Amino acid sequence: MKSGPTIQDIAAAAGVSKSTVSLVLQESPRIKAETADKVREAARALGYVYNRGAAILRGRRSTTIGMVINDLTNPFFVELLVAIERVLAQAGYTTLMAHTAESLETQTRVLRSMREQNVAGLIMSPALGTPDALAAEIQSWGIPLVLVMRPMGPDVDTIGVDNSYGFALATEHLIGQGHTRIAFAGNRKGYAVANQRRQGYLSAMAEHSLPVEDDWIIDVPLTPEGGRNAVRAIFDMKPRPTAVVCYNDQVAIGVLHELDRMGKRAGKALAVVGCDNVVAAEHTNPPLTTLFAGADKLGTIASETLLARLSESSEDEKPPVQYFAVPELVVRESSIGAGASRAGAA
DNA sequence: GTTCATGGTACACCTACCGC
DNA sequence: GCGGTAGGTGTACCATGAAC
Repeated sequence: MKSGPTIQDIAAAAGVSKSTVSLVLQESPRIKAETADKVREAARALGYVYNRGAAILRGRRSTTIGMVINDLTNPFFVELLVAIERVLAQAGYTTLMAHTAESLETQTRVLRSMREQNVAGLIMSPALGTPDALAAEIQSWGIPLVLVMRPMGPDVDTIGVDNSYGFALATEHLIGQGHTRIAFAGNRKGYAVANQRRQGYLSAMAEHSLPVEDDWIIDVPLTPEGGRNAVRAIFDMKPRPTAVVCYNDQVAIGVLHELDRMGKRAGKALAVVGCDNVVAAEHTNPPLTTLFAGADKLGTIASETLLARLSESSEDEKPPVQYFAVPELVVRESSIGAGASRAGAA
């Protein structure tokens, strides 16, 4: 297979050495404009395309960053990725993205592939059930790692959200609307983020001396289908909760769809609060009350943290960054309406 | 098992020129 | 003649697969 033109070809066509071509391509001020123009014209005429692999070969330094994300069907992560890609691109890095769909097996495979690709660093939102030991293993590869959204202990750079505070805030809002029977639709067991979100909900209920029935904590998939399941479960309860705090906007949007299908309206039949403030949240019917932590800001901070790690030497290594954004509640129609007194029907 | 080829970079080095 | 600077050149080097 014939490969494309190289800097050797350009050098021959322009009548200079390949070193000069390389300097021109790097826009070095050492080459005078007339020579540089001649080289650029030769490159254009030959249809030259920069060979990044060869550059990495000599430089021993990759300019590719791996991004391993657990759920790309969640718009929050798409917003996060856009921000990460933007910051890394500005710093001269390209990104290699992989989606694990919450599968540990897929995650293992893509991490091996990223390592084979010689990525310079990794930004990762681990799949559910990822053991904390994985972070140490990745770090032992000599690759800087920044976790987003899902912490794995204090020894790893982590950019996330104060989930406990956020879910307490969401629950407080519903209590302020007069609700006393409030359900939680999310992941019941196991993982740090799920525990924090559930704990925030429970702490706010406890703060107001409100009891929590065991079946009010509804274990559903973190998807719109999960939200639909949660509504069916809630309307089977007697007496039923009058409000629900959802693990994320995906679940909350499923709740709104199912209420709509049943001919009921969120805010009136059931107050609904989500989390993430995805773009769609303000366009649902009714618009969704949700927690906002700023995917764009979190992505920017994660990228900047990784870039800082890539530029520091082993002597001046800084302690792990642990940044947890304090979310705000964006109140929309889905959580305000007739309130608890009417919605608390059997 | 050894040698070679790959494509771009890094760096030591060279030449020409200028001012003093 | 010397030192400084601009504008370049030559070549070792990188990892790895193919060829010998």
